[in-house]
Amino acid sequence: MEFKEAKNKFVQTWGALGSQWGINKTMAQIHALLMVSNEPVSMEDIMEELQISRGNASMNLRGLMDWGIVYKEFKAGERKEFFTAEKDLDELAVKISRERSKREIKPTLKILKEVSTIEAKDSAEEKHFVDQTTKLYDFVLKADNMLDKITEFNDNWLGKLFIKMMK
Amino acid sequence: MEFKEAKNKFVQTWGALGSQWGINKTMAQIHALLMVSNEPVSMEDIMEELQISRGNASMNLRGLMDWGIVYKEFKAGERKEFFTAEKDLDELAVKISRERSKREIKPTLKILKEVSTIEAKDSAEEKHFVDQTTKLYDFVLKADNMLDKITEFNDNWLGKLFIKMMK
DNA sequence: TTAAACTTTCAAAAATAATTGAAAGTTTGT
DNA sequence: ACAAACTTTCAATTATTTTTGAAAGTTTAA
Repeated sequence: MEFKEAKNKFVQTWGALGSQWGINKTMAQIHALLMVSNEPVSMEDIMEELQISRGNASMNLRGLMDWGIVYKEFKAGERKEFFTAEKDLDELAVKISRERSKREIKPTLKILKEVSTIEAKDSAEEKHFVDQTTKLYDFVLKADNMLDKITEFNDNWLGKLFIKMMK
Repeated sequence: MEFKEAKNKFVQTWGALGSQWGINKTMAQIHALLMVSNEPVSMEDIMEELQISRGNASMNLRGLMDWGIVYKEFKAGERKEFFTAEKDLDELAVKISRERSKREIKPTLKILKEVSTIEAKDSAEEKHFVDQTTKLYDFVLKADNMLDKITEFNDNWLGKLFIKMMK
């Protein structure tokens, strides 16, 4: 396999994976492209490589920057903007974890708290509901706290998590 | 908040969350409904509660069974089928992890292996590509192995993971 | 201050995904 | 073997999401 083919395959694969995780295909593809580029890429180049419109590129780049995993760069003497991706994978994982926690897990916990604390009356049905949503709340909370812990460290985080938890 | 309202809120929330994770809304809603039901639910009841068509219910139930997190049940004397969800949350997490690994991570690893082992010539661009995709491969592999480990156990898995890894 | 070079926005269009419902399929009891 | 009771399938429809492209906005240099 030659370079161009490999790069394309990687970008396509990463894009397809993105869809399965609720991230739109183009956004994931742009991210993939930037991840494997050794130098900052202009919007023009992104449009060209992925065959997408200017508006599309602009919006998805903004999305990636909101996630904190793509940065704007400026080149001396150049007026246009360039973009780079976070390339450190531990850092990438940390950013994604933090953001998903903030956007999805925290709001879900809030709702779970609400619904699990209703007055449970006497019916088995209602008791089961309260019981199950309470368990769910505890489970999600535990999982989220673990993510928090993980993101406190940067490399070899599992090892360090160990130590932290043994205290 | 009264029971019916709480139940509805939970089902809606779980459904919305599903979309963000690449699972379709109805599938997540059915799952939510079954999770908090203390007894098996018929297709008829699911259709009624979620206001969806028979075809929709049928297809999404099948999807949930493919994930291994919803089961068919038969009631004595009843011709029709009933459904229940896996309610043990550790077990649920294990099932989802295994399935995502099989469906998404393993195929991705295969591609990452392929693209990271191209002949890297001498350009900095190609070298960076190989370097970055190799790191990605290692990272994803490590993450997947961790999931594997986690799924070997059933409850208190984090504690047991500890023990296993200390050996 | 003007205009060139660039980016963002957003309504409309296109693409994709989910849903319906009725016909076809299956199973069970008589 | 029949038919009642149920489930599955899938082409057509509907809903949702993504993409486009041109107008509006912004920044910089002269």
